[in-house]
Amino acid sequence: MKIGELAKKFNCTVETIRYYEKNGLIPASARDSVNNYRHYQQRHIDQLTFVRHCRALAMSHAEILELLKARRDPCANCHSIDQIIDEHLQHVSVRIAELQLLEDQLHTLRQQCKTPGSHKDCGIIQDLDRPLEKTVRAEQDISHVSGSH
Amino acid sequence: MKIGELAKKFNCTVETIRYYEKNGLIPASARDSVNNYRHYQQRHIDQLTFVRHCRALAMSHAEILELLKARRDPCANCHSIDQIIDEHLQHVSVRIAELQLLEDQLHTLRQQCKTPGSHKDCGIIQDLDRPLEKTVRAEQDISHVSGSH
DNA sequence: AAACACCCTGAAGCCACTACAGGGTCAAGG
DNA sequence: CCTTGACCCTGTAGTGGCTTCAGGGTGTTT
Repeated sequence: MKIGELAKKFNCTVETIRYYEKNGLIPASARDSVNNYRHYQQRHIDQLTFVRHCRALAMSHAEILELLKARRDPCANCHSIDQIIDEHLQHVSVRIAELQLLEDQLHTLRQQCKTPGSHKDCGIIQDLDRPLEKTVRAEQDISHVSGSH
Repeated sequence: MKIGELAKKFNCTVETIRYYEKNGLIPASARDSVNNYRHYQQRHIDQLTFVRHCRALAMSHAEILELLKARRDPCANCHSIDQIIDEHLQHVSVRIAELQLLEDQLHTLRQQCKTPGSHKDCGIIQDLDRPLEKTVRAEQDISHVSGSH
C-alpha cells in the first residue's frame, strides 16, 4: 500500500504519516527499489491505528512513544501504562476546569455590553482596561493540556 | 520605568514585553539616547493592562489587535467588540465540550485495566489497538481553542 | 508528447512565547 | 581602578504537531 492510500484510509495527510515516521511513531516502511516510494504492510496499519487512536485522545507524541514501548515489551506490566493514562486524564481535567473558569469570566464580560452603541460607554472595553484579579489564572502555562487557539 | 520593572509589575518576563512590542500589542517605547534602554510611560502601562487582561482570557494576539483597534477608534461601536467576545466565548465552549468528551473516553479506557499485571491482558492496550469510532472527533483542528499539551 | 496525479526531500511557517549567544551598561564594594 | 553582578540590547533557534511550499522525479492516461 502506498502512502496516499494509507493516508486516505486514516483520514489524514501524507505529510502527517511522513512526520510520524520521522518521529518514530510508526516504523520506517519498505521502499520500492525503483522509485523509492514507501510501501506499507499490515504492521504499519496496526501501529498507525494505535497512534491515531491515542492522538484522538489528545495524547502527546511523547506519551504515545511511551505507550508504544510498553506495547512492544512483553515483560512490561500495566502499571506504567495506567500511569500515563492517569496523568493524561488529570491534565485534561485540569484544562477543562481552567476553560470553565474562563467561560464564566467571558460570560460576565459579555454582560457588560447590553446596549450596543458608541464604545465610549462600552462596559467590555472598560472592563478589559482594568487589571486582572489575582483569581484569574487560567493561563496556558498552568496545564500541560494547553492552548485555546 | 525600565523594562524589568514593567515586567515585574505585570508578572511576566522582559522577553514577553519585547515580543508584544514587536507584534504591535504595545506601542514602541521611547529609548534612552545614551544606552538605548526602553523607557515606559503610563500609556504603555494602560495598554499592557488591557493586553494582559485579554491574554488571561486566552484571546489570541489577532483578537487582541482587533480589540485594540476598536478601543482606539472613537467612532467604532460595540458591535465588532461584542462579536469578537462572542466568537471567542464560542470557541472556549466548543473546546470544553471536546475535552469533556475526551475525559469520558479516557475514563472508560482507564476502566479497562482494573487488575494490574502483565500487559498481555491489559485492556487499555487492546482498546487502543482498535480503530477509533466515528463519534470520536475531539481533535484540535475542530476548535480554535485548541491543544491539550 | 502533454497533462495530471502521485511520490520524494528538505526547509520554512504557524502560535505565543522561551531560551540562548554574545555583547553593552551601570552601580556598588574592595 | 577593577571586579562583580544585575540589568539591558539584538538576533536566532527551539517548543509541538503538524501544514505548506519549493523543486524535483515517477506513473498513468489521453
